[in-house]
Amino acid sequence: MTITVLLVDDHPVVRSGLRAVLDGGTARTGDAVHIVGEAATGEEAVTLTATLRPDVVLCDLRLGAGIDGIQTTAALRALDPPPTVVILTTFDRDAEILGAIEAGAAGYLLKDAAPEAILEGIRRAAAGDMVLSPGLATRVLKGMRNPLPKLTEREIEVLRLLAEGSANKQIARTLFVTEATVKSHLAHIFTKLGVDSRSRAVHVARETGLI
Amino acid sequence: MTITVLLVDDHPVVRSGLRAVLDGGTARTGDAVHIVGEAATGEEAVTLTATLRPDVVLCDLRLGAGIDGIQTTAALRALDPPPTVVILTTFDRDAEILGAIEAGAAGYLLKDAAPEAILEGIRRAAAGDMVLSPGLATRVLKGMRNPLPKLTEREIEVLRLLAEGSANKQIARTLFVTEATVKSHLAHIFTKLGVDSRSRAVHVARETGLI
DNA sequence: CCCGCCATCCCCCAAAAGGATGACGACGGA
DNA sequence: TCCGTCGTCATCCTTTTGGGGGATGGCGGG
Repeated sequence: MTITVLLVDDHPVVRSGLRAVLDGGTARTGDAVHIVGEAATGEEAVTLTATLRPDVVLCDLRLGAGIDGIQTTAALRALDPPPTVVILTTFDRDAEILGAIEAGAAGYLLKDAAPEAILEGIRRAAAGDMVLSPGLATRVLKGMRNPLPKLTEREIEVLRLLAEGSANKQIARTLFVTEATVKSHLAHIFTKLGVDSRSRAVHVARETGLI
Repeated sequence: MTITVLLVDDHPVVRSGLRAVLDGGTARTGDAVHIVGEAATGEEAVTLTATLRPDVVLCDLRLGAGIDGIQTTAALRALDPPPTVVILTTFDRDAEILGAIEAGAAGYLLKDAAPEAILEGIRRAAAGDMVLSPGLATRVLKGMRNPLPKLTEREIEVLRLLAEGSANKQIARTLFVTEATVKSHLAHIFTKLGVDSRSRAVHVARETGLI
């Protein structure tokens, strides 16, 4: 059996590297991996997947301009039949990992993994397994226990302005509401995040990848 | 003429990619590039450079654990004879670019560049030119006009705690000083950064890569 | 139709943060 | 030695934030 793979990464260098690492990788053990195409953007990934029908799409999360890896994953999983999507990225922020999994990714690998680990991850994902880089698994489980608080859209909007260092008055002007409303949103944000100051709120929001 | 290159990147995949892109790259025009070694950490880069004596060291900025790309650059330039150092990274934060240049890097390329651009950058750097990814040049010039304000060590320390969302009282306790001292540091930080609130200070500090 | 969530707004009050200004010792370079 | 910078601390005063309430209208699900 040979597994067909589509590479999605906005960096030509990384695509070459994956090609070198995977395509030659007809290891003694396990199925052979054959790269059938490359995409530099999420949009390109979707159209190529529709025509090439790869078994696995290996997708970066950060894709420069255009839709990101999570949106791409969702779009790919909406195809019929949906390919197996494996995320391969440098970052390991909780919100992104959870987001990718919710969007239907079957795996989440880190780029600093050894080539064999990536190869093995693709094989396992193609076989129907759920595959996570070591260390991420426990994080995901913890994330399940302490689910990220759900902020409303408005609250996220306020949070973003907060992260830019805007004062309440400034936020109010930007959103065309009164300062009282902003303070109300902030109070909700604080309780949801379990903090008691704007700075700390921004900090945990950054940490969890909420913004 | 053939240019010898040492690759420094903590990601095996990226090293493979660069090897594929550069080593085969005996283009019709210009010198051939020959990769003589690879290093996964800054420390390894320094020892390998001492023995392999490459013409050019192509170095990532983020190197996982251990010393970062800027420190590595400085260490490399302290060797005799110093190699030409070219930074190749995904990030383009002002402080890092300026820092790399100050540390003695001859070039700063972005990973999303086309393979030929990277190849050409290495050739130009080896020839003694200063090479910057398009777009970065203007940024650097702007950075020269608006130099990053110099914060003292203590101020940076306060800034870090600020970024974690600590209150003045908390910062004071952490640094074993009074709150008055903290406020004094903050006032200095604010004027140097040209802001008027802790949140905004954190924001510009993050933007400029000050922290 | 009622209930819960959301966004909006209001008041009061205590705490924190910020601005202005000044001072003092240590240290290092001119 | 004198001057500048740094780190330390202080006081006074104003503004901003955060916490405690509560109130309104809209909108969607049971």
